[in-house]
Amino acid sequence: MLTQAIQDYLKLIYRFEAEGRRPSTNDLARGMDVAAASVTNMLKRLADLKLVTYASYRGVSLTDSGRLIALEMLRHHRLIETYLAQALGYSLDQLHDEAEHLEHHISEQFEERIDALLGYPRYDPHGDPIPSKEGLIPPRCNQALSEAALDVDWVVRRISDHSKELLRYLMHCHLVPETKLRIMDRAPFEGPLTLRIGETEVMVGYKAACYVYVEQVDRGA
Amino acid sequence: MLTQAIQDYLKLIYRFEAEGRRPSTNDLARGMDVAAASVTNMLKRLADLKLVTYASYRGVSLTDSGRLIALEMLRHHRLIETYLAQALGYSLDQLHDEAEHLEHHISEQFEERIDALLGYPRYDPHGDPIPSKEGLIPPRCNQALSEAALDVDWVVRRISDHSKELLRYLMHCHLVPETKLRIMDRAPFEGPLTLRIGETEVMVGYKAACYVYVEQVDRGA
DNA sequence: TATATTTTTTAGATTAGACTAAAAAATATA
DNA sequence: TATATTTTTTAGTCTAATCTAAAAAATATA
Repeated sequence: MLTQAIQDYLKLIYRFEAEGRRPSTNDLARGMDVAAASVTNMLKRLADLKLVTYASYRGVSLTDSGRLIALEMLRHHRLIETYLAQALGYSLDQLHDEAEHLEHHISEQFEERIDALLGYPRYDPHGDPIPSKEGLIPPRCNQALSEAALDVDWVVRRISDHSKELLRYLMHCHLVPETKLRIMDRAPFEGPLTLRIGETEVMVGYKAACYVYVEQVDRGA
Repeated sequence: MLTQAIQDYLKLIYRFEAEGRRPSTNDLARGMDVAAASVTNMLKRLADLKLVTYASYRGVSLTDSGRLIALEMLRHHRLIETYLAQALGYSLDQLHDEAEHLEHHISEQFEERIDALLGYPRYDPHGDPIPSKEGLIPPRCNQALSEAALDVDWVVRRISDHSKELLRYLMHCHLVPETKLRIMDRAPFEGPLTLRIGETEVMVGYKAACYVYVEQVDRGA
């Protein structure tokens, strides 16, 4: 079994690669909250284990087996979040911390049981796709609410779990996955948006709206 | 937070103390599957942390705060086992390994949620008492099936989770908590016992029966 | 009681993962 | 292009937890 530290480094590198960035040593040091020298140290070890390819001063990238481990952790994380929300009634802002610990410590069996119990969910409570056992991540909706068009019916599909404060604010505004809304007005200079959710009007700050991703509601259906 | 190693040492010392034994360095080395020197080393550290009282060559015992931590782990372990059995359908022989890992990694919140969901259970699936938050362990049934009287109605209250093999054998014989039975015959020289469980007769080896604890069924009720 | 055996501890090494300070390489600026 | 700045790596230290081999203490045996 790999250590938790190794799994965490792989996850972090994966996140950078997933958004098309090749992480620098400093990026990883900031992300792991350790000194840059510690990262260099670890990257050598990961390279010895054939989990990354790494050459001094040249940056790092995951090997296939490294990526597989990162994806397994991501799958655990999102499956556990879904379970905590559905089966144990956790709220959106309580999910991350618990899942971050548990993801390293569940067995294959546990994973399978909760997956089955939840009915093999494809998305976690934030709307992020849960990687399948085969490791593929299906595409996801990427239209920020902050930039979405007025006078159209939208449904929230995904929110970022950037921070607990953000999540609490979004919960307060009812901006959680599956909420249907219309944008009534958008103040100039990145000002607040006025939304209609059901019968009520809601104001949301521009910045927060950047972390909410919406999809157009099918007219026909 | 204490390390997992520390928690495991405390648990092991607790188990010895619970059966009235004062563990020797060698006892702990065998139990932890490490060298005796490693135990000496760790005992010094535990003593520094005021989790045990320890003097060279004099053996070890838990302090109140050490015992509290051991009890918290035991509570986690048994609560998790109960949860895995009730909510996720684990069988008796699958409980221990998963709980042994998870017990170190759940939050206070997780503990409370599963406790509530299970209806604040007092016994785990083996029939062992789940320590309450206050740390008290209620008494438990201690009459071994191997020594129990014939021609009386018994109910299994507790089985030891000595090993997976034992548990599988007991499951096969239907000797699990809440099973009602009568002892029909006991072969001499620690030979097998013949039981009547409901309509059917079951034979069980003497040794296995030593790990099954029974209580007399109330005549009136 | 004296000696032999067993148990426990000490001493010193190892590994994973962190640290700081200094050196080296890469990049940016004049 | 030469110099300054930033980034990365090297070198050496630290802690937790383990190990082995040897020494010391406790216990058992003659």
